[in-house]
Order: sequence, then C-alpha cells, then structure tokens
Amino acid sequence: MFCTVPRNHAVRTAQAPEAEVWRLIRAVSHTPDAMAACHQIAVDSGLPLAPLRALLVLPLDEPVTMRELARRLGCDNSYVTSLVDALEKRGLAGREQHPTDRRVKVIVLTGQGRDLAERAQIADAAAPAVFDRLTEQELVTLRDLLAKLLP
Amino acid sequence: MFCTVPRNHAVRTAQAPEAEVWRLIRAVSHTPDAMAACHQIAVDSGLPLAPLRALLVLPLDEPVTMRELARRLGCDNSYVTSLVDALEKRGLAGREQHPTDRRVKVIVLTGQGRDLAERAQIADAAAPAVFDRLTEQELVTLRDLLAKLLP
DNA sequence: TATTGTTATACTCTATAACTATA
DNA sequence: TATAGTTATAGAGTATAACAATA
Repeated sequence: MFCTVPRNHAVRTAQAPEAEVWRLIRAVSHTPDAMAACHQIAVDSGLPLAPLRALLVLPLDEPVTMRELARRLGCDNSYVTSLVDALEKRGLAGREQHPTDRRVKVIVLTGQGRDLAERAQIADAAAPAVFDRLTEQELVTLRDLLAKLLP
Repeated sequence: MFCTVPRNHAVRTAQAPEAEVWRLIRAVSHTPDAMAACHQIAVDSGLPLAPLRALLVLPLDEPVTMRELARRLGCDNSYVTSLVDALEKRGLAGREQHPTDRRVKVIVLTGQGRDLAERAQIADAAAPAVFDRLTEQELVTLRDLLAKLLP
C-alpha cells in the first residue's frame, strides 16, 4: 500500500474547517463564469486554448525569447515551437533573430496579436460577476486572509 | 472585432479590489501543493489522471450508470467508455447490467477500486498545509465570505 | 422514435529524444 | 562542450459521428 491515511478519515477531513474552506476556494475558482470569457475568445478567434494561454503570459510591449516563454508556461522548449507556429500561422506573432546571440529567437507580437493578447489578458484577469455580492470591506478582509496563504 | 472592452482598461481592472481577490483565489487554488497528492497517487498506482478523476466522483458504496458518470465529469458518453475500460483493465471496476433497463450498464467498483477511490478522495479533499497559518476564527471568516460567492 | 452505450476516428495538449546551428 | 530551438514521434485527454441494442 502506498498511502497510510487511516480508514474512516474521509468524513473527519471533509468536516475540518480548513477542508471546508479549501472546498469553497476550489468551487469559486471553478465557477463556469471563471473561464468562460477566455473560452469565448478562443472560440471567436479560432485560436486553440493552448496558444491562447501563451498570449496570456506574453508581455504586450516587450519581446521575449522562446526559452523565456517555455519558462513562463512551465512547459518544454519543443512545445513552445508548436505554440509559436500556431500564432505565426494566424499572423499573431513572428520570430526574429536575437541581436547578439544568433542561437536565440525572440517572439514579436504583430498588431493583431497584441490586440488579441490584450483582450485575452483583460478577460482573464476580470473577476466573475458574483464578486459584486461582497462589500468593499469584505473584499479587503478576504484579500488579507487569502494573502496569508501565499508565500 | 469581437470584444468591446475599451483600451487601457487592463490596469484599472487589475487594480480593482475584486480583481485582486480573484487573482489570489486562483493563486491559492493552484498551489503546487494542491494537486500534488492526487498526482502522487496517479504515479504510485500507475493509473493515468483521467480515470483517476473518475474515481474521485464515483460514490464509494453505490453503483452508478455510465451516463451518470458522464454527467458528473461533464464529458461525453463515449469518453466514459474509455475511462471505464481503463479502470476495468486494472481490476478497479466492472460493468453490470442494470436490473430493469437492459440498455443501461452500472459501474461497480472492485474492492481494490474502492480502496484506491477512497484514498484518492481523501487526498483530493485535504487542504494544503498552508492553511495551518490561519486561526480557527480566520477560517470561519474566510468560509463565510467565500460562501457568499456561491449560488 | 428516442436513448444507452460502443466503435472508429480525429484533434488538442504535451513530453522525450535526436538533431542542427551557434556559442 | 553546452545551449537554443526544431523535428519526429508518441501518448494522454477528449469530442463527433455512425452504429447496435433496447426501450
């Protein structure tokens, strides 16, 4: 056996207050509303989700190397090749030589690519409508509590 | 154009308090810690993540139809076939005829399948260690605020 | 005629390994 | 020798359409 959690622990864990909070956090972050905006952009633009996610982490005004994009996405270098291929095929980005190191290529957004990236980044960062239910004070409280959970 | 969000809205949105809370919620729910336990179970058991996720939504003691599993996973019926195939191949579940409707098949966990499902469900529900940083009172406050964001 | 599940097929996402060009 | 990117390939995840059996 590879797990030493004792039997009948499930119910206790689920009732523990932090487990309940954890459940709520995941429920909120998976609200259908949550990813709807980006999915809509993917559908409207005809761009698959993976290259669209690349646009989400690409800075709008400063070109970035292939390797840096791989780092930001936490994926393999070879995969970035296919992501940028997809962007290039649709006229959203291009590759340019690095000025000093000729092994390196930098990804440059086209005007169209920049526009789409900006829209996607805005849509992605926007909070779902349910957040209107909280007062300004409640939002501050929530923010401070959540901040304690991060490094 | 398919998006009417005005230019230069990005910064305002990102600074809006609810956008900040939204960012934090997603950051917390994506802590590496979060899915680590389930991933470990997947690696240890040799079961790919997709069928393991099926085990997460399968009730431990009450059999469920193929269709109902598709509903719970929010996926197509045909895909459930391959998920249950994967479970069956590893001796974790079997198919049985529905007693009254012979079109329907019910998924029955084996003893081994039930054990694995229980361990996976416990691991999945457990809050990451960072939650220890909050007091009992803070957890209650957090719970109540988050609950307001759900229907 | 409508519904349950299966099969065949195809597309997206992603990694590994081998390779090329450059450093 | 090490690093950046590409190519070839393969496997996981998932959907669509056509189909068989049953209702």
